[in-house]
Amino acid sequence: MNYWLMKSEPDVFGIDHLKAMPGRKEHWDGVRNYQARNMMRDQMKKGDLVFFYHSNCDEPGIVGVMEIAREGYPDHTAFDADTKYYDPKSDPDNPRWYMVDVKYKRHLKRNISLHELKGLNDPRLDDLPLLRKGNRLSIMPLTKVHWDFILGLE
DNA sequence: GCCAACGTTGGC
DNA sequence: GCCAACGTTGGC
Repeated sequence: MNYWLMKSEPDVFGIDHLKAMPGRKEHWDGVRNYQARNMMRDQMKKGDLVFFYHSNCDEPGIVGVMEIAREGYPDHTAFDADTKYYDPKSDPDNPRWYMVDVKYKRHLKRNISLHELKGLNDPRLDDLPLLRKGNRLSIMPLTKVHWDFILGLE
């Protein structure tokens, strides 16, 4: 069992969008970063738990929990010239980009904001990539310590 | 293989 | 809207 955090802009695709999808599931497409790609392709396993993080909004922070519903498979939006995620360098016979499917589990009882997490200055969060200056990874691994600590704030 | 230029992310 | 941080691209 692994733990993850995945960022999305609520104006584009927020946790309420996920909850409203058929089966409460959706594919996590459009990731165009190699580190994030590698995690989705190689490390995420069905049943892994994921924090849904809202970025680029009034109150950036963790808003809910989802789980991995399908392990890594090629991101077909890279092959479609009509989408903004089109990448002509991704060959269907040798896909460059991958995605996973996620399934909504629940909202947190309250949002746990980035501001709050930073303000705690808790050593258990020192190695949480989210809190490190300049970190822009949209998908990151969490330890069980991170996971349990953050859920304990709820 | 270096590195300058450029594009993107995302908090503020 | 600004800008720091970082990733990618491409000339050399």
